[in-house]
Amino acid sequence: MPRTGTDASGRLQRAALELFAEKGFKETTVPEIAQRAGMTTRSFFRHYADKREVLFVGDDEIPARIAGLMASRPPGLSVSDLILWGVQTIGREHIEPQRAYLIARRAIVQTDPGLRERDLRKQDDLVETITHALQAEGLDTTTAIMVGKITNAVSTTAVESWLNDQQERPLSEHISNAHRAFTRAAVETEDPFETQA
Amino acid sequence: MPRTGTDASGRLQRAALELFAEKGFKETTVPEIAQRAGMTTRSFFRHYADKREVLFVGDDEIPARIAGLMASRPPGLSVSDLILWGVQTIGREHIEPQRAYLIARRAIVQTDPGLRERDLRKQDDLVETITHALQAEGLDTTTAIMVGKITNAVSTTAVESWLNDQQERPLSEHISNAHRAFTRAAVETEDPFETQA
DNA sequence: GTCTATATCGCGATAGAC
DNA sequence: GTCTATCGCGATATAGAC
Repeated sequence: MPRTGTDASGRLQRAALELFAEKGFKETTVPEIAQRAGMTTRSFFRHYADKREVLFVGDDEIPARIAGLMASRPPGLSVSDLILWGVQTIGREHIEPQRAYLIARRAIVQTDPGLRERDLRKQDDLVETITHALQAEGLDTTTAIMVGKITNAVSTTAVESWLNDQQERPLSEHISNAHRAFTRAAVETEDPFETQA
Repeated sequence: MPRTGTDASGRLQRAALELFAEKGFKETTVPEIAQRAGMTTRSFFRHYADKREVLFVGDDEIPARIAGLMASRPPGLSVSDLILWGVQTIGREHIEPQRAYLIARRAIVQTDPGLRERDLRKQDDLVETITHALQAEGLDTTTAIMVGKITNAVSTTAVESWLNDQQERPLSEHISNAHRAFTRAAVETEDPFETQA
């Protein structure tokens, strides 16, 4: 074991988070992060593929969870209800407990275009995971892709409004709202602008 | 005037596209691209912010077009019909004429995670443009965001299946299919898996 | 256009852990 | 004694400063 103690990845992550918050993502160098975590630059890259990756840990559990979700879903759900149930489940288990961290991370991500790109790719990786899970259950390709993307749309819209919510209403409420917005977008037949001033 | 001829950006873009196809994105260096286009490395970065950006030109017209779209839309459209009409219009004007280029680009983008990230950010920039346009017309935030994301989902799903279509059916057909998949995901009440073996 | 910071990665040597 | 994590050195390319 390293003489600097254990949990090298965790120490790197905390050091990075601190430094990014203190002096900004771009202004923080990898050697600085490594030094604060008590190791060398080279070791940083053994734990994280690049400087951005250190901000996106823990998201790896979700893909694994999604496969299992399909197996444990309530029987008889429609596609729309499956989306709602899936997002609520992941939200409860993996997102709701992380509010503080997600707020801190989002503040940093928003300051750097490269971080936004990485964030979007992580989301899209999830979309692909969902799509493949649905295809494995026999859904046709186009439907599976569309449901994957819609699930992500509902999820990200809900999380965004949840993180912004001053009143700190539960995530589940924001998910219901986002899901309702999706449903309405599909079924509402009125011109949404006609009653405008 | 550059002694190497005009259209420096275009020559860089073509040189890059060739080299990426010949030897791969990662294996191609910026100096190589610049040299093939008959200029210096420094000049490359004057035209493109980074090496990836050279693959995403021409997409800049679409955001500008979107603002105008809202003004010229047929009256009385529901949200769902507005999405369909918008994607069909952009598809006809900006996507359909580019099939060959988009196929070539996609082949390269798929080989590199960094390019995929850039691609996703460009898509998300469009989502934000759409969202802002809808908000400017008076739509509430959550609906505007959701419609922006759904529009992107319909568009990307359609383009993807269009680029893969061996029979080369028109893009409009794929857009209709994707839009129908979206609608069904919202309204279908049956368990989509219950008839499976 | 030249010069430079620094992200990123390959390689060989090393040092505790088991 | 392996085995894995770390170290330390060096090389290259992107990207930006002057």
